[in-house]
Amino acid sequence: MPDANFDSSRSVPTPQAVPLAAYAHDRLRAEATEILAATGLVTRESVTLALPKPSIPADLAFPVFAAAKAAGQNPGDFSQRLADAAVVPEGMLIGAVTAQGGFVNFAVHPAAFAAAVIEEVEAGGAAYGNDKIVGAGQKTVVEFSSPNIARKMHVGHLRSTVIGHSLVKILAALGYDVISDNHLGDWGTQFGTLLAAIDNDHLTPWDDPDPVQSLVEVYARFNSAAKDDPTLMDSARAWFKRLEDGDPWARQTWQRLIDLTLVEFDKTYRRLGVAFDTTHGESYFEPMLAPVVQEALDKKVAHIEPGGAVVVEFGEESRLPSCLLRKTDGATLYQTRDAATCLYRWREYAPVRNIYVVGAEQKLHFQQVFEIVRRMGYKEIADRSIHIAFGAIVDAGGQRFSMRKGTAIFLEEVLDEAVTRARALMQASMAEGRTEITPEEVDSVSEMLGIGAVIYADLYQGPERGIKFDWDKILANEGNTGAYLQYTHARCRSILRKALPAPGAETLLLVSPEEQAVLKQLSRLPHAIREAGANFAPSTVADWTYNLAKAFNDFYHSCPVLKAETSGLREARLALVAAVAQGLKNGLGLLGIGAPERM
RNA sequence: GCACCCGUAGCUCAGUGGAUAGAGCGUCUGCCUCCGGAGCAGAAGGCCACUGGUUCGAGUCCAGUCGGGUGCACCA
Repeated sequence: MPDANFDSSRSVPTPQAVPLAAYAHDRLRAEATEILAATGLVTRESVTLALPKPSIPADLAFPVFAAAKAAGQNPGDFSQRLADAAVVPEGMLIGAVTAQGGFVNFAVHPAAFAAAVIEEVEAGGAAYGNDKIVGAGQKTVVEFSSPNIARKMHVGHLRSTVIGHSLVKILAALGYDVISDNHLGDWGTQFGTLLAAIDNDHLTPWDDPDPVQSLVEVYARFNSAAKDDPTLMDSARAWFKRLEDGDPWARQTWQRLIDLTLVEFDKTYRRLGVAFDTTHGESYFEPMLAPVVQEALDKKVAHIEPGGAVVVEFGEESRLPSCLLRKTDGATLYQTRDAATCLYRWREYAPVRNIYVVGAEQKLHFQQVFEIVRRMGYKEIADRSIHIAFGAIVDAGGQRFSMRKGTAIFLEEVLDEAVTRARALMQASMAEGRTEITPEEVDSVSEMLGIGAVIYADLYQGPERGIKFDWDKILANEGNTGAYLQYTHARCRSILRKALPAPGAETLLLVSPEEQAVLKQLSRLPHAIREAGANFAPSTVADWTYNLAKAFNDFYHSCPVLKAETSGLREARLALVAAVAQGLKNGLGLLGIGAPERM
């Protein structure tokens, strides 16, 4: 079943036991396993550890149910026997072992843990949380954003762009050699439409003040006219065929459309901090299309129908509807181009993962493409190809935004509005003297905040659900929002401007519940990044970052830093603040969001 | 009709077989003589759509039902 293959490829094997980049979090797990195994009551292999819920006063837990059953004892007794038999040697990060119900609970040694976590955040710096062992330099392709030439990016492109961008960063943090590719929609019948309109009406959109806007309007006009006059679509198809056949005017005009659109896209990408390693639009694969169709025919994956169309039938058992690789008029389709793209990447990179960040409405399309590639004999790349499908952005009434109907909200509009709101808020803070922001910074910081709000509003939740577009929600600045995280970072930096932590602080003094809560959250960044990479889920990192900010703000309100009770504690807390600032910056960075010094 | 996604607090969402299901928004109550109030603390709010099954244990896995969405060859 293609579905089974598709889904199984979604989880990347995670490294066994403790990777070489062993963080305090990893050492805790290793220690717990050793302590349990040393009792002689359970084997190392039978130990699986879980993170207890926050309400449980423990840092790591071993649910004994399965082991107790194997030993023929009831879980409560067995966990007690394990806890009684457990010996915690000196110098461990684990401080105590207790039994509670069917669980053996491990608590950290607060002082040792504090010193270890602060030390590794300081040592890691911007790379804290990374684990290059996981990816070990293996190639991974991430295709994302992929807007269409002669269109404006709208809110739909936002999702692909920010999810893809974050995935690239997360996978790179895990040591993968990532190739980010912008698969531009620069080919297809839509260009026939534009060429037909430009030719018919002798248009010169490149001379207009907003050329892309003109093209969008031309396209919309043509489509509505085509409803009354079906011959218009025929002329569009004919023009696309001419483009494919290399007609000089068609080619030249097409290239102009690409160039003037890319100027606009680049502005948006710069604002979002997004860059690509390759921008292989669909046209790039054009020379590979005929050979792919031929290969599919040779391998009996596809056949020619009487009219001349090339068809792939998947058969009853696969339950996939059949699709075309070549139209009756000889032109190719989306499936043809994506099959060629997939094979190109296999030959060029042989990646361990070939990831497509594309809307959920194209799920069937990718299943078909991957299955075609598999049947052509390229099982490896088919198995390694993954469609990260995200839900559509819809309006308040649940309707999808449509370029053709003119209801689309353009991405630039959203970013501008977000930046405007951020600036207004900051100016209010300035008027009330609640910020240390300087007038010179207002522009750059309001840009960082506005863009951050938009990115975070998308990434804080998983991709599968759709998003109801709501200005107030996307641009919110209280609670679980980008602004909250950025504010917390600015707050840390504000303290650090007043006093820098001296080296050699006695970080083992950080044993209060609030301090320990911050340290525990800090220690879990490596875990969060690995999980995000294994599940292709930036929201895991977003969630970690939010919880770090929350833990820090709680600490901030309970524990004075600059006016701590003793100078030793003051130094230790300064070190903690510096570590939190680093952690927030790293987490935000993985999401593609900037961390401001002041706001 | 077939396939896929979603269904958890009034709303928006976390929760990858483990303990008393968690956040944010909104509502109500407190906290600026103190490192930035875009903050903190507290309260109220749940038949995790429904019915069965697997399991020591199910919001989580399986089957079915009901709701919402998406897709199903000459667009992309």
